[in-house]
Amino acid sequence: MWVPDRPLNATAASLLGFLHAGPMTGWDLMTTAEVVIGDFWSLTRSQVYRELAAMDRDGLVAAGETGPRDRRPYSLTESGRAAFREWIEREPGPEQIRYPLLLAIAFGRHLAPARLAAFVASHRQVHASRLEEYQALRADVGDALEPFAAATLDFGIRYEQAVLEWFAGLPDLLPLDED
Amino acid sequence: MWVPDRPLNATAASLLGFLHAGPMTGWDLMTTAEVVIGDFWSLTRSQVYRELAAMDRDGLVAAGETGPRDRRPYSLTESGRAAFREWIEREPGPEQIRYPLLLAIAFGRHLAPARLAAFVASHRQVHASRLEEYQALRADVGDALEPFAAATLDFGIRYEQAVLEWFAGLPDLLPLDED
DNA sequence: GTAACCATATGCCACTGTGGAATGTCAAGG
DNA sequence: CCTTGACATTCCACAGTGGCATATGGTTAC
Repeated sequence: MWVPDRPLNATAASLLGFLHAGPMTGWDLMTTAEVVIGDFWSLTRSQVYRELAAMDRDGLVAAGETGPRDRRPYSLTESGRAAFREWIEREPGPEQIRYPLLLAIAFGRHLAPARLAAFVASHRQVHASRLEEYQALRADVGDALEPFAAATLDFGIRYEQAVLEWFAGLPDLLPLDED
Repeated sequence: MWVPDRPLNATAASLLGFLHAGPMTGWDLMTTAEVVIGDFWSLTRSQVYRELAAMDRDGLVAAGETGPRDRRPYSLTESGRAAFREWIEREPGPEQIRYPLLLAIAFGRHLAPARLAAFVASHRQVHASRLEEYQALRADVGDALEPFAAATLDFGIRYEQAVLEWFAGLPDLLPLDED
């Protein structure tokens, strides 16, 4: 049926995954992806449109008729389904973390303690908000959540909790103000 | 002194940071970076050499004489120091996480429970090893560590612990085998 | 009604990041 | 001497990012 010219990348494969629910435009896919996988899989509009165009060329998706506002719906083809099935069976690779705040800390001896403390405080605020948001989500719609969505949400909660605990312990490790 | 033609990216800035310790080659910088910031800031050889060439053109570093094995040491210039000082003062951006295993879980309804369980088990193993490694590092040389290095190490430990706790709770959330 | 405004929708570009392949050099051990 | 492996750089294609440009349909305010 479908011979993999080249292996599918995870971003493109995710788009195929979402298209199982029916035809969607790049815009729809972007907003869906942000909500569903955005917390652990970054993507950008440019990338989404680019991958859709490439998958269209490769026959994994098929562009429909352009609607209002240049809205162009893509639908999953049989090749697309096959490519997705192939991808989902592959061993998922290791996670990637890039945290600029940790860079600032690693090079912390070049920074005034108060400045570093300000960075830390600002980030702590962000993580506290995210934790609250996640917990509210679980409290509100947690029971209605598909178990897979509940599992990824739980990851987010545990991650944010760990980061906040780390923040709480930081003052014992670092000079963060002019004591 | 130095007017920023364009803002420095974090990877390039990190190389400047390491060069404060004295002239180093691309290879040296790569291995240093892997050890010191590799756990929260990914980089590749290609990128390191490319950034060094670019910073050389921009006068932020100066290439020395080529030694044995084409070893080319770069040293920090005054412009480079200034650019680094500028960079380190900037508010660090949000962290970036990309975790393919979470993608597999999010699309878990397309996977046989046993297959998903195998993915999970394999990743749990990786995280358990990393946690052990970090803890051994802290136990062995923890006291000798610069506080900034201790702080980033502590982040790694808390992160791995959180992930392992999440793994432990997963069977209650997901169908992971044919019960 | 229509003007102003905003959300929707796509595309382009330059730069950054990734991973593999190619190429060559020195050092050590058999 | 010869093989093997660590060292060292370069090139390339592709993936990912973020900003800018450019529309258009729908809503609101006047």
